[in-house]
Amino acid sequence: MCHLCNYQAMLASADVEATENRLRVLEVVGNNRFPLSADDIFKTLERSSSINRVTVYRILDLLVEHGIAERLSSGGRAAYYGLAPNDHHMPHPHFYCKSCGQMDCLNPESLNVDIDSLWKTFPGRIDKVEVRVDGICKNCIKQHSD
Amino acid sequence: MCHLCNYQAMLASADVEATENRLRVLEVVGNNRFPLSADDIFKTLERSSSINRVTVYRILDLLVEHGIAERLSSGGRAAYYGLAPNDHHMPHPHFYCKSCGQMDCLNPESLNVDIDSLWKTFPGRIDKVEVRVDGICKNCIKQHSD
DNA sequence: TTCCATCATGCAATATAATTGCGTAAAAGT
DNA sequence: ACTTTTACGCAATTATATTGCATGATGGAA
Repeated sequence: MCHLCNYQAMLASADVEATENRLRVLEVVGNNRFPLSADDIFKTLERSSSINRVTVYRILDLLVEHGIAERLSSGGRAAYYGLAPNDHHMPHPHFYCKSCGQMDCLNPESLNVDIDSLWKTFPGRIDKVEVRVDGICKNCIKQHSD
Repeated sequence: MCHLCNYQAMLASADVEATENRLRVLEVVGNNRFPLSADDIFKTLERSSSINRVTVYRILDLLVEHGIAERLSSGGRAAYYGLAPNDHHMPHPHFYCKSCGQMDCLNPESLNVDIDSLWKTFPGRIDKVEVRVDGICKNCIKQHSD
């Protein structure tokens, strides 16, 4: 578990009541090293105890709305979820392996994006900037060459 | 139409036979100022003469595979399609308005992304870097305030 | 405590986007 | 002319996500 994250507190400070299910979803999202799909999260939760898939979707929507979680588009069909950027989680780009479908986090510094000029000149409202690198991860490259 | 693009030639140089349908799809994609969803493309084509939705999907897949078109993930569910970067089309970020669902092209310079260091150090294969800005476009902001 | 209101959840149905299987017709090669 | 390959259409199916409605839990007011 991320020792810097207190999930109870995160929910509280976002004014979201901390139900059992919400905590469970948030823990799965937050404790994972890389973003997960709704299905990943559902399957993980189901193992420990029953939950409805729709509940997972609804909780993920709620967490995203309240800025606790972040929804990331992948190169594939499903959305992926991770903790939203906050004091100890810098915004960072992601890598999507189109072979195994795994999404990975890249270092915040690995890819330098300068958004300042856009922020100043853009005539609409900017909510977020998403940077995704697509390709094949080293594991999949290895397997293909075996 | 983009006067620099010869769609026949683009297909030929990618070794894709230029059928009527492929040309029609590519024209719609290429002549548009901003990326379109498969559904947008289908509806546009249907107006002029009949085509099957599946054919549109298949042609889009083909164009993407052959590097003629580019598939962009949006903040929503559907993928969007534009011309792939080439000699007269620099890679550039996009803006997705979560209110009207329109995807817009931003200037290549509007957002400076430095991928060189990642390219050098990343242990897998990198195919593309996608940068998407999400928010609300100026038109939608205006309407909401009316 | 009892009543009421609010809200979280489950379940079934539905929506949306994309894909697959299969048949046919057109095109290309022999 | 015959065969092979390819493009396309249509129907069915899959994957992902959302909606509507019912129920049960929770918390406050009387």
